[in-house]
Order: sequence, then C-alpha cells, then structure tokens
Amino acid sequence: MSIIAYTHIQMVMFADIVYIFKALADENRIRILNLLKNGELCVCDIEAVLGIKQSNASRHLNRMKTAEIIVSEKKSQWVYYRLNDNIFKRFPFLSIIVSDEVEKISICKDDLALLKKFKASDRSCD
Amino acid sequence: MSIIAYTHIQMVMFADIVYIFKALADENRIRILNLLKNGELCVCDIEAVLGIKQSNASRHLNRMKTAEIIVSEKKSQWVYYRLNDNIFKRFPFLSIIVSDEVEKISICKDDLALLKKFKASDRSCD
DNA sequence: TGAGTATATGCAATTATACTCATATACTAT
DNA sequence: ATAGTATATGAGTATAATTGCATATACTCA
Repeated sequence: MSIIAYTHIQMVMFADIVYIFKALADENRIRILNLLKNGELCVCDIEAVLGIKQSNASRHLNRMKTAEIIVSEKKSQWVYYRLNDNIFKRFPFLSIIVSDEVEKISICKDDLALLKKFKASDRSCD
Repeated sequence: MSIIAYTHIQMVMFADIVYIFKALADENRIRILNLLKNGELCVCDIEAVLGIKQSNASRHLNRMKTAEIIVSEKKSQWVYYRLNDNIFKRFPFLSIIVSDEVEKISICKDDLALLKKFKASDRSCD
C-alpha cells in the first residue's frame, strides 16, 4: 500500500450527508433502524411490527438503501435488509443514534418486544 | 435536590428527534450550523455567506430554532443566532456532526473562509 | 418625526414526500 | 404448469417543504 493511501482524506459530498439526514427524518424509518440493530429482517417482519402496508415498508427500506444506510440480500423469495457496516464506520454519529438515541424512545422499545413476539409466532417467515 | 432528580431518565419523544433530523436534512441549514460553530451570527451574515435571500435565511433559522438546535437573541436591530448548548448536551451526536462531519464538506470550508472575509469587510453589521 | 436598516411573515408557485391501491416480477412448492 | 407468497413499482392523491416577492414590524439615528 502506497503512502498516498495513508494521507488520503475522505471528503464528504453534501449530497451524501443531507441524503442521510433525509433518510433519518421519518418516524417509520427510525423505527426500522431500531429493529435492524439486532440483525437482519425481511420486509414482512417490518411490515408486521410497524403495522404499515407492504408497499410502504418496501419504499422506506428502499429510501434507506439509496442513502446507503442499509443493504439488502435476496434469499429465496425473501429480501433481507441489514445495517450497512461501511456507512456506520464512515459516519460514527449513526452508531450513536441507533444505539443510544433510539433507546430513549418508548415506541422503539415496544417495537423490539413486538418483533420478538412476532418472530416467535407462526406468522414469521422463518 | 431530591434523589429523584438523579434517577430520572429522560425519554425522547419521536417528535423531538425526527424534527431534529428534518432540521438537518437541508444543505443550507447544515451550512448555517457550520457557520455558527465558532460563535453567534446575525441573519445578514448568513444571508451574505450563503448567497440566499433574506427571507429564506430567516426561515431556515426559524426552522432550526423551532427544533431547538439554535437559539436567538435580539440586540438592537439585529437578531443573533447561536447553537443551543442544551440540545447539544442532550443529543451528543449533534456535536459530532457539527465538529467532525461538517469538516469533511468542502463547501463548508469555503463558507468559513468567506465568513472571515465578510466579517472583515465593511459590509458586515459589526 | 422621518428615513433607513434588519428581520419576520403572508401569499403563491413549485417541488418533494408519504401513502394507498393495483399490478408486475420473482421465487417456491405442489 | 399452476397456485401461492414476497417484494417492488407505477399511478394517483394528499400533505409538507422550499423559495421568492412583497409587505409588516421593530429598531436606530439624524
């Protein structure tokens, strides 16, 4: 690895960071990030816990995927979404939000309990 | 001070945090926060550095004031805006954004240079 | 008091966002 | 192949956000 690699400073484009804040500026999407902090989930999990329409859940996930906050992986008929480790390393404040701030929100706590219940039920896909 | 004060856990309402993200989800407002990190400024400073209309600057400032990210103080005919220390203590990720992330954005560096030049000129109000 | 300056705000136009319904696509299992 | 399930997406609607212009308000200074 050349010395240039060590002296390289990663500039952030406005588009990147403003787009990230836009992605965070929605109650449903914060709730989704909260759900994803313990591992990957498919669209139907999120749809069920948040109590929103499938198309709506899919669009929120896509918005965060475009902002590179989450990534997706198709496994047979399901698409699993998870937090994008790379962006969390690049923007450390994101980790604080997902680990600390979300803890303070009561709906988010409820969501985690509901997710656990849903995962244990026979309505979950796995 | 009673023991209750020490055991009190501050819950965060969704409205609060989502509103903060909405306030951050705009290029002009991020640029304003960058300008304010070294101290208070009046509306005309911001208007000049960002090259936006006065009414627009005023509205962006008001949006962040409503989200409690900044506070204002009237001094004779000027209104000075500055970062709200309280909210930065309450939401530590805000400090990271304003100190670290904004550093990586080239327009923000340019803005600081422009602000310095503007403040030294005779067009500045102080 | 009157002119000038700084800031806020009503109104209107434009654009962006969130949501739903209906449908398309992709995959599974019989 | 066919039916069923999971996900994505086009179209339409409703609401919110951004901006500029014009104007109102508040203050200063001569």
